[in-house]
Amino acid sequence: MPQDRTPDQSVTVALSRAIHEHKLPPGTKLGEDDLAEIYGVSRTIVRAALRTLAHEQLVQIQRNRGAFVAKPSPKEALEVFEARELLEPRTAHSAAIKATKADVDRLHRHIEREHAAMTSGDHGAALYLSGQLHVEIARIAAQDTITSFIETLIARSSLVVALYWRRESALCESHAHNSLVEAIAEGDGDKAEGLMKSHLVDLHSALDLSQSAPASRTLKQMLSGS
Amino acid sequence: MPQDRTPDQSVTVALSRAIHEHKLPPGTKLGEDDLAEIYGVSRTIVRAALRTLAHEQLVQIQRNRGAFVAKPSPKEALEVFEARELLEPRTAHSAAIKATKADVDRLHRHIEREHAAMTSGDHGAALYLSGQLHVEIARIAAQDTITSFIETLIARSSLVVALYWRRESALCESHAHNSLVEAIAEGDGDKAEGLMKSHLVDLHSALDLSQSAPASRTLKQMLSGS
DNA sequence: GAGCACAAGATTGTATCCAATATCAAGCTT
DNA sequence: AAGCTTGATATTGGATACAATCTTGTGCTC
Repeated sequence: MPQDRTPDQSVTVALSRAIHEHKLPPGTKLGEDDLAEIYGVSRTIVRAALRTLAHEQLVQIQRNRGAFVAKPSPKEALEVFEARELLEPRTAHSAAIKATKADVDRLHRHIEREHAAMTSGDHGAALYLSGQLHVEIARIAAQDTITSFIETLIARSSLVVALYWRRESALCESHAHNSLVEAIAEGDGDKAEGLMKSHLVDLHSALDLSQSAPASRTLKQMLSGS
Repeated sequence: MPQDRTPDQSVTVALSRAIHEHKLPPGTKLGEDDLAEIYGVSRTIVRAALRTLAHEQLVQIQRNRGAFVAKPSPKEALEVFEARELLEPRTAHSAAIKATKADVDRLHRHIEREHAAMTSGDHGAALYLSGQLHVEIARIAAQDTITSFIETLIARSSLVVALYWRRESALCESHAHNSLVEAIAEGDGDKAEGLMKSHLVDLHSALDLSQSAPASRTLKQMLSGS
């Protein structure tokens, strides 16, 4: 477990990351004893982590039955993207106005890491980084309240994509991310806002929300394999 | 404790309400043993409730030191209202389009209860109901994801008001709420949106975010007195 | 073979215990 | 009187034990 995080935070981060990378598909049962063994902690810690993830809506806890990776309905999927379309364009606008050279450099490096993961075949990491770029942009806007909402929405988006994504290509096209970062680098708020809006509408259009969803595998395999 | 809620949910709701009604001012220490005794549950339940409230940002947990009613900084206060100004107008617009007669009746009755509380001198209840009207409007819009964000923002707003409110009058003027509900009753989305925007700008303007904040009293007094 | 009932085992919910950390009070020094 | 140190006490963090609930497997009946 990494530095100065409490035990439950470490488990939370690990599980969140695994969900984000589609190592734990929607519907996966998250048994307390299993996780306690896998992470080498007591059930107390696991329960705290699961509760946190439930509050973030990545996990659904059913009383007396256990915790499962959340499985957003088509309605929920739609809502998540609607909420993103309401929050992210203005946030990108604000980020463009506020970005420093260091911020832009960081975004460029982030995109490089995303591409590297994609070309090396690490789809899980690419997926995670793809979503995190949106979070990084929100952080530049320096509005923590809205950023925390965006973080939640990005995380839930990874579940939505796992269930409803209809395209063969990667989640976010590199072209879209590049253009966005360019607009931010130019300090062009309106352009960044417009590009973010188009990007989200594009993502939204790649979802097939006219269906439902599949089953699961054992916990240990999913948390170790890559 | 009321019906079919788990023990920790009951404690969560009770504390949330108390915070909302300013019975527990920002900065109040929420000791686990104290709360366990007051609510007649074990520390396990209290800890779960406090964690939930921490996730909702009504409570701040400091490791090894305890839980305290959150005390938003001026920056956080500003952020909360900015986020509301981004989310609530469009939500009011949507609510106006979607509202049924039953919805409108419910809003009218809500306003009546708010007035009744105010005239009977039950300021805490009036305060709570004032904020909840915004939540009710969001519920009519039937977008659960955004509604949950608004719920969080309304709850945090009560903390902000406790710390930074500059006006002598009630939180939300009855005139503003009446107009809003009328626009919703008329199904006029643009009007509802405009009124909500003005209302929020008005609320925002009544905050003095150029200062900081006071101290506290014992837990039992605050949770029983009215 | 299908369906039902029951018991055993697994898992979750909660309480209690123990360890770790912080706070407070008392005593001492300057 | 103010400041520092030390020890006692209070409180929080985490583990473990026990109770409650659910799931699964076995045996019986039709």
